[in-house]
Parts: sequence; C-alpha cells; structure tokens
Amino acid sequence: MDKTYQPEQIENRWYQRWEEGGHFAPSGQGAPFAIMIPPPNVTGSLHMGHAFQDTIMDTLTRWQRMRGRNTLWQVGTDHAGIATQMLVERKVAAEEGKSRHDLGREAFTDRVWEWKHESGGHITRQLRRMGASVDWSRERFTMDDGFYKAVQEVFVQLFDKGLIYRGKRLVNWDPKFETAISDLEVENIEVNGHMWHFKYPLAGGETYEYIEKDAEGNVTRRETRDYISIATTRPETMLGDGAVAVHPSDERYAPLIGKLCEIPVGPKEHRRLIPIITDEYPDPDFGSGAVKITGAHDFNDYAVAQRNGIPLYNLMDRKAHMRRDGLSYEESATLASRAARGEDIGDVDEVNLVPTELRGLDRFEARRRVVEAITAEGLAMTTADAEGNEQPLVESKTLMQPFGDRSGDVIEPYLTDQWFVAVENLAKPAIAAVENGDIEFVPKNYENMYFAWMRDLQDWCISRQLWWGHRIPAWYDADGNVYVARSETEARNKHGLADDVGLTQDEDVLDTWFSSGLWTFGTLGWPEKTEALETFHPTNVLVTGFDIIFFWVARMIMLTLEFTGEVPFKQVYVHGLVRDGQGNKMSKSKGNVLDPIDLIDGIDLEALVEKRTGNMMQPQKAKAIAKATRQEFPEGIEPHGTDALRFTFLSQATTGRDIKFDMGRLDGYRNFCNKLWNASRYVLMNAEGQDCGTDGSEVELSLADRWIVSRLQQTETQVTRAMEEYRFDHASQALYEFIWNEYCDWYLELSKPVLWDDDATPESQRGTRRTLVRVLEAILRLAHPMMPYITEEIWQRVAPLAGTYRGEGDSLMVHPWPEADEARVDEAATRNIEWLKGVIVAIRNIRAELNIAPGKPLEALLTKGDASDRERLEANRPFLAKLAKLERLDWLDDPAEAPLAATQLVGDMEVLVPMAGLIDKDAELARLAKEIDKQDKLIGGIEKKLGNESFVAKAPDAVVQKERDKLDDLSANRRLLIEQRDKIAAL
RNA sequence: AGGACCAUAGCUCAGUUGGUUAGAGCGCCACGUUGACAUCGUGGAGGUCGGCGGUUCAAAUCCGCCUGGUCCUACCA
Repeated sequence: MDKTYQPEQIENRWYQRWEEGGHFAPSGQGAPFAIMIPPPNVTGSLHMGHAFQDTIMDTLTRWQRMRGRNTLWQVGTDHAGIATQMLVERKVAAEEGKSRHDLGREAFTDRVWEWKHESGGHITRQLRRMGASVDWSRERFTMDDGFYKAVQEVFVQLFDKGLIYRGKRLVNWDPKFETAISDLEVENIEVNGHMWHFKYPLAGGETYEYIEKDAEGNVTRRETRDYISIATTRPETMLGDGAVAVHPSDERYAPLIGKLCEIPVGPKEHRRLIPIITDEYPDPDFGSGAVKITGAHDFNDYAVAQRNGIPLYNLMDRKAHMRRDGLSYEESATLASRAARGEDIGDVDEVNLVPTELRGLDRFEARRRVVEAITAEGLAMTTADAEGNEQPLVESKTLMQPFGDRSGDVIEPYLTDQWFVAVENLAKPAIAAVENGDIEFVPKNYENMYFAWMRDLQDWCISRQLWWGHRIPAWYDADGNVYVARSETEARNKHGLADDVGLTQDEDVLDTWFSSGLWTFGTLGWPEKTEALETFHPTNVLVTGFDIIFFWVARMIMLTLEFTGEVPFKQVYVHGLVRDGQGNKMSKSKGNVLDPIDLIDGIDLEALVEKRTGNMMQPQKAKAIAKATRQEFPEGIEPHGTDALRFTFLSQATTGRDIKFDMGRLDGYRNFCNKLWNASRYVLMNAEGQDCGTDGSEVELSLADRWIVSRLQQTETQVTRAMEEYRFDHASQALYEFIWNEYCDWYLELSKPVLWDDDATPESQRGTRRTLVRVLEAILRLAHPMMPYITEEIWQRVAPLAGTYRGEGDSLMVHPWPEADEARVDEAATRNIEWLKGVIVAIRNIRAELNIAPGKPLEALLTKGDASDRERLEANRPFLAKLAKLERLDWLDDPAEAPLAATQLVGDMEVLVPMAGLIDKDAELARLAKEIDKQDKLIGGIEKKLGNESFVAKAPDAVVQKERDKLDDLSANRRLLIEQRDKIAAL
C-alpha cells in the first residue's frame, strides 16, 4: 500500500468492477427496499445539491443492501421541458443563427433528441463518480416509450373521470418562452416601480360631491368632482378595463354606482365608457378606494370580472406586445361601450382595444406612452410640490413583480385556452395520507408546509406551449370538438369518427411535472402489472429538497394514490440547500459555485477562475469574482476524493436545514481517510503472513482486545440507530470518533507492546492480531455505506486475513452490516482501559505542565490507591511503560515517603512524577494557585446547591448523590493541590 | 401581512425525555519527525449557550416577549 491515500487511483476502478459484477441490481432475500432517484435533467450536470442528495441515497441504499434487504435504487433522467428546450434553442441560435420557428417543430425536436443523446451521458457519468450504486440496467427517461405510455394512460383516464378539463382561463404567461407556466414557476421579486393616479371622467360631464371623512366622522375634504380617481401600477392595461369597482360600504362613491365613466386613453372621439360597480374586493382605505377592473390582465380583477359579468378584453399577444390582430380600435371600442351598457356582444376575442398607434408595441413602451398621453391631457391626479406647484401624482413604490424562474422575464397574466387538472378530489386523499401517517415527512415540520399548500390548492395548469415534452393526447375536428384518447386511431374508434373526418392533434405538451409525477410507478412498468411494481411499490423513502415539495412531492402523492391506490413512498426525507461557506446560495452569477467533481479531483487556480468567470458578460463582475476566488483558494483546490466529499456531506446533514459547505471539514475528512488508510497499513504490516487466529481455534484476548471489541459493539449500535433516524451527522461522527480516537489513538498503540516486545507471548500476539484484523474488517463494513471506495480497497486486503473473504470477485458491498452483539460488551475490560488511559494522560499532563520533552524517559510512582489499582499496575506495566515513555514505574506503599513530585489523581490513586529540582518554582506555584482557585469555584457551586433545602428535598436522590460524589472528588483534588503547593512553597 | 426555521468557541456544527466542570472538527498557541500516518502526535488557550422576563429545587434545553438572520406563502389596485 502507498504511504498516503491516493483516492484517484482506486475510485474509477472500483466503480467499474461493482457495476460489472452486477452488484447494483436488487438481489437481497430480505424485505424490499426501494428509493427512486429524483430524476435530474437529462442534459444537466451534477451540482452540489445532487452530490449531497445522491450521497444520502447511496448511503441508505448500500446500508440496506448490506442488511440483506432486496434493494433497488431506481435511476433515470427527466426531459425537463422548458430548461432543455431553452438550452437547445440557444444552441441552435448560436450555431446556425436560427430560431426554433425557422426549423419547425419536427426538425427542432429532432435537434433536442440529438442533444439528449450527445450530452445525456454527462450527468450519469458524474453520478458514477459519486459512487452511486443505482441499478443502471433499469435506467429510465421520462420520455422513453414505456413512460410515454404511462403518461398517455394517466391523461386519458383523468380526462374520462372528468378530472382534466380544458378552458379559457387567466394563467401565468411567460412571454419569452411563449408558454403558460404554473404558479410555482413564478418567482415574485421586489422591484422599484411606480403608482400613477389618473382621473376617469364621469360620462356626460356629470359631477358629484366628493367627501372624505376621518375616523371620527369629521369631514376632511369636500369638493365637487367630475371624475373618479384611480391608481394603477400598470397604466397600459387601462385599455382593457371593463369596469371600475368600489366597495359597497364606501360612501364617497355611493352616488356613482351604476353610472358610467370614461377611460382616459385612446383617441378622444372613441373614448370608451365603463360602469362603476360594487364588489367586496376594493379596500376603501387603500389609494382612492376605487379600482379599475382589467379582467384579462390581473388575477384579482379576473375574479371580480367573473363575479360581475364584466367582459375580459385581451390586449396582448403571445410575446406580450400590444395586439395587432382583430377588429379596428374604432369597431372594438364601439362594441365594448355597448357591452358596458349591458348589451350582450357575444365573443370578445376579436375585440382589440389597443389604439392604432400603440399596436405592436412592447408592453413597457405602451405603458410609457399611455402615461405620457394622459398626463399631457391633464387627466393625471396632481399634488403640490415643495414650491406649491401642482405636479402629476406618481408614487415611487416597491412592488412584487412576477418573474419566470427560467426565463427571468416579467410574467403576464394572460387569457388563453389551457388544460387543467381539477385537483380538489385528488388533494383530499393526498392530505389524508400524510395525516394518517401513511406518508411521513422527516423532519416532521414540513408536513405543515405541505398541508397549508394542499388545502389551498388551485387547479393545476398542465399544458405548455412548448415543443419538447409529452404532446397532449387530444385531437380536434374541424368544428373544434375535442377527442381525448391514447392515439388518433383510438380517438376515431371511441367516437365512431369516419376516416374522412380530419383530426389534428393538440399542439401543446404537458408540464414536465405531470410526467415526473408518475415517477415511482411509471418507472416500474405501470400500467402493466409488473413484478417490479408488485415488489418495490410503494417505495420506502423519497430523498428530496424542500424546494420541490410542491412541484413534485405533492403531485406524486396525488397522482400515485389515484392510479395505484398506494402512496408513492412511506417517508419523505427532506434536506436543505447546499450553500457556500458564508451561507450564500451558490449561483453562477455570484461566482461562488463549487463543482463536486472539482472537489473530488482537484482543480488548479487558473482553471477554477476561468470556470467561474468564463461566460461572464460584465468584466467588472468577472474581475471581482476572480479576485475573490484567488483569495479563497490561493492554491486552487487539491484532490480530496469522493469518500471525503461524501463524508463531509453526511457529517453536515442535519435534518431539514440548509448546509453551509465547509472546506475545512472536507480537508479534515480527507485526512480522516488518510488516517484509516494508514491504520490499515499498520494492521497489514503486522498481520499479513502471520497467525491471526482466524482458523477457528480458541484465542486468548487481552483486556485491550476485549475493550476495543466492546467499544465496537457500542459504535455499531450507535451508527445503526443514527442511520435509522436519518441522522447521518451522528452516524458519521460516531464512526469518526471510534476509528480515530479509540481504534487508532489507543488500540493500535496498545497493540504495539504486544506485537513488538520480546517477552510478549505468541498466544497474546495471536489474540491481538486477530482483534486488529477483525475490528478493522468490521470498521470497513460499518463505514462502507458512507465511504464506499476506500473501504472496499482496504477490505480486499483485510478480509482474507479476517477470514471473511469469499474468493475471487467478492465485494464488501454484499457483506453483512455489522450488528452489535450485546454479549461482547465488556464492562470490566472497559474499566481497566479507562484506568490505563487515565494514568497515561496524567503522566502526559505532567510532562506538558513541567515542559518535559515528550520523548524523555521518566520515572513515575503510583500511590494511595487500593488493591485493584495495584493489580492493574502489574497487568498494564508494559503498556504504561511504552505509551507514557517510562523507564521506571513503581508502587509506593507509604504516601508519606513520596518525594517532591508533580501529582495527578486517577480515581483515588495518585500518579507521581518526581521533579528532581528541574522545575520553575514560581511558575508552578502560579499554576497551582490558578488550579486551586478553579476547584474552589466548582466546590462553591456544589456546596451552594447542596445547601439548598428544596434541592435536597425535591431533586431525585440519584441527582443529589451525584452532586455529593462530585463534591468528594473535587475536595480530594483540592487537598492534593494544596499539599503540592505547600511542598513547593517550602523549597 | 401570515407562517416556518435558526441564533452555542474565531469559523462550520453537535447537544436525545430539563440535572455534563457545555462538546467535536477546522483554525490558533506550545512542544515533538519514537519503527501506520506531519493529510501526524501530545498538551493548551478560547463560550455569562442572541437579549429580557417566566415556570422549576434545577433551564443551552420548557413558556412568553424582544432583537437579528434565512426562507416560504399571500399580497392592495
């Protein structure tokens, strides 16, 4: 073995051998255990979030596999509609200067498929680097043939049950991608905006007394007005107003109800009139209390319009430019005015209320022009400025603006025909499943988030005006009748349509989450009744981030319950986001992204800087990022290996919280790997080719052997329990502490005198070799789910010595998880080793305090103890001599004969190191004074406690007794320190 | 506006049902290349557990309020 651990030399080799060995496929005889990977974007690449999540899933999977469960980790990728289409559109534009429309639907989707084949292996290769033990033979894609079938089936069945419907609704529209998106894909961001106040003149120049009152009912303003004041942040939508609404209780406007007012935009001769109505929606205390109702461009207004029969006038096209189609403005305005008077004007699709000069303009340009025109006309509300001059009233205001999470474009509420899933009846059982515990969230508090969302669920818009995705299985005849079926043929048969009836398929595709919602059962072969489905569904646990509980988890639960009658998974382990060391979100634009593969393989500084700033448009920003990067990683990033990265993730995986990725810990765990590596080297150097007592015959185990075996059992219990509770941080810590602080720091050191001293017996050596090897072998099994590579590599060498190797091609992967054996917990051995450690630490302390070189041989005396201390001294003499570097160690019967010595207590026994005048008297006195002071404080605290009658009376006896014992110990120690001080002072 | 979560050593974090002299890793200081490991060893310094109240014999832990931070949800035209 190399002297230092070199991860890159073992990782790829082992992954390949595991895969070729068929170790990833389900094989256990025990109960099934299944995890579905949240399918990453097929064309994506592995980021820290994936790496974290994959580590957790792989750890669980390997662990259950070792426990003998019939374990499946289902792998696959998602077609990721918008994201992938966007990427390929950009690529085609860059390479050929063409838009997708230039190519046409078929040619474009061909390009996407090509790109999928070209780049689709990237993320799965990276998944392999993480050591993910997924079953590649079952790899799926959300647009493969089988999945296609499942998606069609679900759509058709939902439609037949009346749970999918089509309708013209106001939806979130992304003008960049020209598609509807769901509420969840909208990000509300605070931006600086304006609120304008305009006058809507009353029809026919009518006037009224406008009276404002304060809370006491005193009149604060009274004037005659011929208008109603309206505030808006989106003046361009005024063109589509269908009414002005006020609250029914608002006395100011009571005289106006039912009257008409004029929208102050558009050619003067065709100013449009709209009614003033009442509705509960306007808040009398906000703005003027009067709200313009633009049903086609605002969600709240839409609801008001629906309630009051106000027509919805669409003003924009798919790119959110002002409409050019339909009737002329003059015709449209005339029709709309008739509607305002209560006439039925029928279908309003053709009505285009955009004035000629604004048609075709971008919405923001149109806004500017509308404001300009109204202001010029003197119809803006005004306010006095500092000099007393009247100025148009424009408030600066921060407002929440909706943006597309992918496009970054401002989302437009837009009236279009879309497909919807009626969620009400799907949500009920989905809520119940969590309420009654069929599905359990870990940590539990995410259940509240789930309930809150599910109980206020809007119908789900599932159609997307994209080309990449599952095309909706609906066909239309010339009259617009819709036929939903699994295929065109089925549509004809089902509805008895003659062959000459022309049918065209719906152009839209389904929301990506519609197909990924079927992931747990679609991957297992549904709608066929496959054996896999029978065996592995419902799956055991879903490992996912809180950010997609709504997107994905909730929808999976609804769809899976509806179609299989089963929950998709029994538990949902929710993890947080991986952030950078300072707690910032990792993002390309911030330039703080870490690539898991770079952490594994290492990357030099220049390459890292290039990676972070490569495609950056703003040179200023690129410079800043480059500087920050050079500062943070002056040497670049050195290789750490997959195992160290995995262990870091696990150690930071506290439930449900974001993790700040800590490079320091990554370094630390790389060192930990090196520690394990070198400990193994030591074991192999001392055991290979020697009798390790694994031939089945009896061996003699020393106290140290029995102690480490005992501690191993306890560690196994701890790790197992932590894994069961998804506390990977505890599991990794227990393992770390056992390996480093006990096995390496103590047991390996204790084995040296046995293996190396001439007077050690062959029997004891045999027992120690056996323990060294067996414990290490168990450690490797215990650590394997977390650190698969290094453990496998070492295990291949250790297992033959331990007698657990089954021959050529054997792998640690399929060896049993070490279960603790209570019978091997050995209290007596533990007490002995604790005593031994106590004496050694005492002597080391004395060395440090007296500034004696660690290697200088010393003389030590033990005194004041009892018979068992004396026995232990004899039993442990060689260990004490070796580990504490002693040239002499004696028992002193009469403490009074003790020479001047540095002293430490171990239980009641004193450990003495004669000082022989080589100490600094003043320094030692100062140290002792400080120490005595510290003891005094502690003693004072406990005495106070024990002096409190109610404490003694009310606290449990055990607690009181514990305090008394503590007091005794502290007092003994204090007496010792004082004796010591007096002796030294007397010198 | 409503809700959730968080606040413990310089940094990143543990701390089970209230009872520890409040822990770990990294960093820091001192000493040390002894035959697994300097990606190491030994020892050490460093915290009134965000603040204020309350419950209790006893609070980092339970309750209330406040401050600061993160995030969700809904948003007022």
